[in-house]
Amino acid sequence: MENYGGYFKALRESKGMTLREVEKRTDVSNAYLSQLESGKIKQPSPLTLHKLSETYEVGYETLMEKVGYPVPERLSRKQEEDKGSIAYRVGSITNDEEVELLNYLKFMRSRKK
Amino acid sequence: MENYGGYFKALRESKGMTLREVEKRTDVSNAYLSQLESGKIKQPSPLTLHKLSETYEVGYETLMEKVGYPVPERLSRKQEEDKGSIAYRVGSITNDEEVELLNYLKFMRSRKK
DNA sequence: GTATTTTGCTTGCGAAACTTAGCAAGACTT
DNA sequence: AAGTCTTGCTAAGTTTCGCAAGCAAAATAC
Repeated sequence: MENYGGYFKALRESKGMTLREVEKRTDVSNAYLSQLESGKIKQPSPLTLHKLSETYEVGYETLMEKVGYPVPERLSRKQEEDKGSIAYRVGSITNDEEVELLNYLKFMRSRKK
Repeated sequence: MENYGGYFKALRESKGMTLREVEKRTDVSNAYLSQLESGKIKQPSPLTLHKLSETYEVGYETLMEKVGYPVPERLSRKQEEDKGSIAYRVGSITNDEEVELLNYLKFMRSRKK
């Protein structure tokens, strides 16, 4: 949860890149990168982490976890299937509720022409 | 990318909760929740989204994507839809449709006693 | 050996997250 | 009807992100 500054620095140097090279690739300023590597930044935004994960070729989720953000739980097969349900979007619902919502959705769309 | 304020409001109301109830469960101030629901917040932090995903029982990744954060590749909702896992059940849902469904869900629940 | 470029870094600064304190309108008591 | 509690909201303040500008040391060029 702390001192991941050194981690980012090691990552960059392992690629043999300068701060300004990374800046060019990621559009993250060298000033900010320097602060990041010296531990002055608490939590870079997900977007920044995503850019860095690309140029350093590290997993996005790895970086998210490294800086202390919650990471999506590894889902079981059954849970993966659940992601196709309405409940994944609108919160847990009963079977009857889902059926009723699907019917209402159908109604909404037919009404919208 | 915009107007997810109404989405969060619909989510809360579908659960029949007040701002202060959510505050108690999530430790996110009611003031901030109010700003969030009225569209004055651009990108709530992942931690805040995670707390909300728990009390609203919605997928954490769903919220992350909703507010515009990058989402791990294989888990992207849009790709899932392309593979048909959602589409074959309900088709893709627009933001407005989602809010409308939540409002209808709220209505359904208030009606059932 | 000096001039120029490169590299990492620090210092303000604006923007945005998030809080505390408090207000006004509505709902519930008595 | 008056008083109290609830609910959503706003205003002001703190903190952090992330950038532009600039600086000194090191590297490179001349």
